[in-house]
Amino acid sequence: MDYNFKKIESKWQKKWEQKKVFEPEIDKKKKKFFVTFPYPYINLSPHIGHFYTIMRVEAFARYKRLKGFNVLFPQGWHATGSPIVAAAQRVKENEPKQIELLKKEGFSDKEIKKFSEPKHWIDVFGKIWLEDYKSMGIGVDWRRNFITTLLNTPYDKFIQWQFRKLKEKGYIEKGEHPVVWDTKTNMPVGDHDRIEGEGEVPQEFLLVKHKLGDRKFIISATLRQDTILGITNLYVNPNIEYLEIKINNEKWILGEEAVKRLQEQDRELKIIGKIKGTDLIGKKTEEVDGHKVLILPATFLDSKFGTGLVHSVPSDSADDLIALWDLQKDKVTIKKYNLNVEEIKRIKPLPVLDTPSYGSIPAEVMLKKYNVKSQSERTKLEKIKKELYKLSFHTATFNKKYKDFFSKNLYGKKVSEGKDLIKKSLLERGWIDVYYQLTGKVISRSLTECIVKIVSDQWFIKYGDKKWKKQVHNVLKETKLYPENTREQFEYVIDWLNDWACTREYGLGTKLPFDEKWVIESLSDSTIYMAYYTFAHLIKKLKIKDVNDELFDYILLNKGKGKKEWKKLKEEFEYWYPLDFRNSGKDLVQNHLTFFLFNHVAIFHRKYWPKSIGVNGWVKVDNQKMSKSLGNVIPLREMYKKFGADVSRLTILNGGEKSEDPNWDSNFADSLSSKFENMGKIILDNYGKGRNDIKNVDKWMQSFMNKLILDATNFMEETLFRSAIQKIFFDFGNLIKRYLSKTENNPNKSIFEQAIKSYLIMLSPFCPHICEEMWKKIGKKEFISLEGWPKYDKNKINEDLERQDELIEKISEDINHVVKLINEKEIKKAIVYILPNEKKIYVENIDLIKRKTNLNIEIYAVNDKNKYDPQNKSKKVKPGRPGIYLE
RNA sequence: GCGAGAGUGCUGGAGUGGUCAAACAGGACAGACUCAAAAUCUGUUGGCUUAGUGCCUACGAAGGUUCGAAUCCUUUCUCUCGCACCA
Repeated sequence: MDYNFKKIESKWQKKWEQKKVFEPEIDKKKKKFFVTFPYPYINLSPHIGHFYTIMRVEAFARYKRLKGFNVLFPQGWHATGSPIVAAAQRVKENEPKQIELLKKEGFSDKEIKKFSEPKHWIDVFGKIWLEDYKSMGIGVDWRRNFITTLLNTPYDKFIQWQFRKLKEKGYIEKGEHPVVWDTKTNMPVGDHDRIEGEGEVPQEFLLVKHKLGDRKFIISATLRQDTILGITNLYVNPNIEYLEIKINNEKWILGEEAVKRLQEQDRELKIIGKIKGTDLIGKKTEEVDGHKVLILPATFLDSKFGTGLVHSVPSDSADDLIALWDLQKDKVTIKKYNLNVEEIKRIKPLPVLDTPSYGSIPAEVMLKKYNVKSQSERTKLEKIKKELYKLSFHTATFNKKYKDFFSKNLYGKKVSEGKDLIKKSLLERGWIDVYYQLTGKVISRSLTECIVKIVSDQWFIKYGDKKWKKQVHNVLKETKLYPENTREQFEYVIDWLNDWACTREYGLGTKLPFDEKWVIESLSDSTIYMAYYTFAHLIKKLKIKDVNDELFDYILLNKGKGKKEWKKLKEEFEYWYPLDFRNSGKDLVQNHLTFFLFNHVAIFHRKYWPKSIGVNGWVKVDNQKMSKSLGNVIPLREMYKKFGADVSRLTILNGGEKSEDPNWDSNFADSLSSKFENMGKIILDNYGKGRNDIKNVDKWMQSFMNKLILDATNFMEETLFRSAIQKIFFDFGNLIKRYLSKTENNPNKSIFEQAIKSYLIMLSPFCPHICEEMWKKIGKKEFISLEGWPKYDKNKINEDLERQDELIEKISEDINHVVKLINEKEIKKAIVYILPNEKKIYVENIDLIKRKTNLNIEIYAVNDKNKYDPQNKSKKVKPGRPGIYLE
């Protein structure tokens, strides 16, 4: 047959639309299945990367429909946030890069001007997405399509309702948090907006006070409050001038850089003086537990890092220990600063932690292990620092000193369990304070060095809430994941997530209902909207004044009596929800997909919590990573133009599965249409022909076919679409060909028909258009898309028949092989010797062997008395491996 | 640095203790058909060897467990995603 894909494809797409194949209605007799692909952000056209993820949803939807489910697959568009507004602004300013981008999308100069208006982006790209979906045969219920933001009033109200609910339940609160901040543009600086310093984050440090006098403290910074009881001395740099500041009715002495950072972090303070490092040396401070320690000189201290001075814990810090040793030997320095030699020599590490197999002074063991001789061996010391930090945190336990000192007895407890408590306890006593420091230098796009800023009137969703986390962990246990091995990452993210700043001052979206200067941020307004799909087409018809909290309470929470015209909406929600399958790329695990779980738990009754989540990898194009800079991002439109829908669909799903990165293989795509044509020809040439009796070969076919359907079904259930395609398109295709060949194009009529029908139906989720076409050509009137997935009959699977088939194949191959090896043209006859119990199998299939080898075949059992065996080959015969003699 | 996933032949990938030189697909090569090409069919595709079943070398690298490892353990290298206020 002639495969004119465009004609066939658009024909069937129109028919599906006319007959509303993808517009399901409530049908209580049928089980429902609700699938979604996260609504895409519509600031550009869909490309091959989106396509893969969409296709996983689409193929699953079609499979479930064939399995008899009432399937809902809706699709909306996302416009919340800043990219569209920012891009529109750039168009307004005639920014060349932005203009170029739109040109590449194929817009004329005149059209491009219109893109200075954000709404235009949404209109244009929304339409493009819709058309592209349709051209690829994606079976979406378009009645339920919508966009986000206040451009869509009912949706806007829905999001407001959601946030009021979250607030009522105490999941939203105002607070402060540190951000990386550009002082020039007065904006937070995300990773993408940096010229230097990608990945650097604000890190919380504890400022430890060391009492010098009445309300006067020297301040050191640390990450290791767990060793605070092991301080033996302080170090200051004699060459640095420190500042004395007034803060909270206290006087602090610390480095200039640290003071600057405190000011940036909105701390109220006043600089009241300067103190040279040398002036501090030799003085004593009182520590939290009352013991007094000496201030010693150290020239290695960097004024930029921390507070420019440190406390020393030689038991658990190799740096501190070796510095102490060095100083104890350094008579020159001791003398220079008028220090008491004996007093310094008396300083010994104070054990605080018990570290398994490192003892109570692990720093000493480490120095020996790495053979460190001096402070200048920085690489080794850095390595030790990291190793020891990890070791202490995970394995070390607190010693006796920690028995009564903090609010709970920590003696014997692990550091990882006690660290937070120590922080809390010390904060309460006012002995420490908190501030932030960047983990590295960050330069923004505006070429400014960034600082840490504390944003103070920000609204948060409290994903850090422990109880909430626990609930989400529990839901996750009940949630099916495709593939299962993504579970670890989810578990990790649930624990890792902290309170999420959910509002912005800039961008499109919904206003925060209880603080209207804020707009709800885009990842926060997209967490439960799947529920909105269930009634999206109906809510459009309600009067705007009716769209209020009462309505949403009624539909979604089953509260109140509701109005008569609201009933239908509630029914839709209650029928379709919960969501059965949501699929996205692996990059969304750490935010969207996890937020999605959190918010469902917070708002809905447990019967409406998500059933399953699919996660997939990132598309590669001909084994290259896909990226703008490589120029290998294939827009959906181009793909459609070049390959059509069915070829594209099959190729992309054949590219990969599970969480691996799928590969778009152009060669494969190129070779497909001829494969379609070939298979089409085989089907049409043979369908409806054949005989009625059932031979062994027919049973063989049934056995294989049933096994294949069984395997394919299992793969489909697990969304292992590549494996399914291999089974259905390749293995089943080959099986059909083999069956014809074995029966010399005279198969059993009904078995062959059953095979063809099963083949087409199972293939239809992947390439539905050509399957519809073939379906019609073999005389079917209904849509293949609405057929029933083939059933398998386990009783028909017969291992013996399969084993026999293997034996026959094997012997034919062996004969051919031997013929080739001896390279004799004259051979006419092959004589085969087998074990008596296998003789029947070979004799029954003698014609097949003849055909495969083009030779005369004679078969003898090894115990046949009158067998012809001039070379005594029958002696070598083993089960499953006959002897062969050629003439 | 931290978390997760992954590394198999010319390529994509199957395979998770023995039946593995490794399914299936693609590519390449050879043959059949054809005026010719495409398609289709047949064969070959780690090396050596051979009237088939044999030997060697292989599953990122190095060690280990085991009678036996692509498969289990340890270490190490490489790639992908994420590490937040950004869609």
